[in-house]
Amino acid sequence: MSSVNSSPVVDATDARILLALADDPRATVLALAERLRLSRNTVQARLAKLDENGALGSFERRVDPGALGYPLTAFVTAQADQHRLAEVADRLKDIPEIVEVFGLSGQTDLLVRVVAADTEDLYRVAGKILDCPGVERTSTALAMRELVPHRLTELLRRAAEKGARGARPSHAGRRGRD
Amino acid sequence: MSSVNSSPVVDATDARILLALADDPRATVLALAERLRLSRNTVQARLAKLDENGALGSFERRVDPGALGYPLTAFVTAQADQHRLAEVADRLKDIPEIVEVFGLSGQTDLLVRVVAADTEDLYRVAGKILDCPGVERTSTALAMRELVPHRLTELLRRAAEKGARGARPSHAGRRGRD
DNA sequence: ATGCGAGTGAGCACAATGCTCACTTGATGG
DNA sequence: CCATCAAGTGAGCATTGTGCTCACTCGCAT
Repeated sequence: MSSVNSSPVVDATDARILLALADDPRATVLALAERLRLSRNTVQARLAKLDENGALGSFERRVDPGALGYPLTAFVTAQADQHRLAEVADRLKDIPEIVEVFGLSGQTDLLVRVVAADTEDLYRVAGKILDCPGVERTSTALAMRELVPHRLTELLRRAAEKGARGARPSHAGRRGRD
Repeated sequence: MSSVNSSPVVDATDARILLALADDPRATVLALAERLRLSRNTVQARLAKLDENGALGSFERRVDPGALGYPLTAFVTAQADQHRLAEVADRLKDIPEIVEVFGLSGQTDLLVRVVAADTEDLYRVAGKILDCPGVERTSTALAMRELVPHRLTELLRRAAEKGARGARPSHAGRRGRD
């Protein structure tokens, strides 16, 4: 089954829906259907399945930390006792300004994404990280500029075009009467 | 004007709305109002202002790259000719797998967040980054584990509690008749 | 005291939702 | 070859939600 691709959970049609939604987050299902030349029913079903599958993350992702009063973003890389990574992660969870933490391969064990109200705040948070038992060394880098703002659009576009071979089946629908 | 706090764009009430929305992204304005004991009118106005202000980011933020067929995340740090940073950023924009790029303070000039279908894919993308004129050195670290998944909840909670001093004004509304 | 900004319940026309239906279509497979 | 199946489609319908405007009431600053 399947041919070249694994099962991406999100097929070309889903991608088109997501793309349209990215363009206008507040669009109604009806509007999307119209825009994509799909039936309202289809869009509704797709969307339902989409967030059942967890393809749609939480809503907080859309909140801008800057608007919340934390205009600064920094990345703190940390080396830690690898036997205690879970323990460290647990402690980091308790620091609200920590927005995301990854366990990395390579020299650096942890990448910690931090937001802060100002540089003093940042300094304080950096200190807290270093204070976590198991953390051996940290290095803080301030995000000066968001050179490429977070985007999945390019990927979505690619996924959308994968099945859109110019062909538009356009079958079905018209039953007997007209 | 203002007193202790700067203007956070998002006040306690806004934060509560956002929080409720984070808990249930598909909640209707009506449901939110009921849940927060606010009038539908208020919630609607707040939300409208919220995304006018740009406090709400794009929708694509909510799409999971994994579901799109890119289960791997990696962070590529790069050193580059600082005079050509803009140029480099421009080239990076053309690589779809690049999801986010920050200009950093410190030894490392660039932090590039990459998603990939598999390790080979990742290798290819890393190569592309290194090939950008102006990029001098790169170092790739695979994100092995998301120790703390992206969250703003803690910050939102803090913002929400800032003004929620147990007091519930509950004023207004009841005009003459009842 | 007065005006302003923000919140509130009410009301209303219109649109969207959630759902089911009968139907078609393209693949799958007996 | 015909049956079945998953997915799509337009239609219809009752229920909800939306977008909007009102008149009004607070708290606050002028």
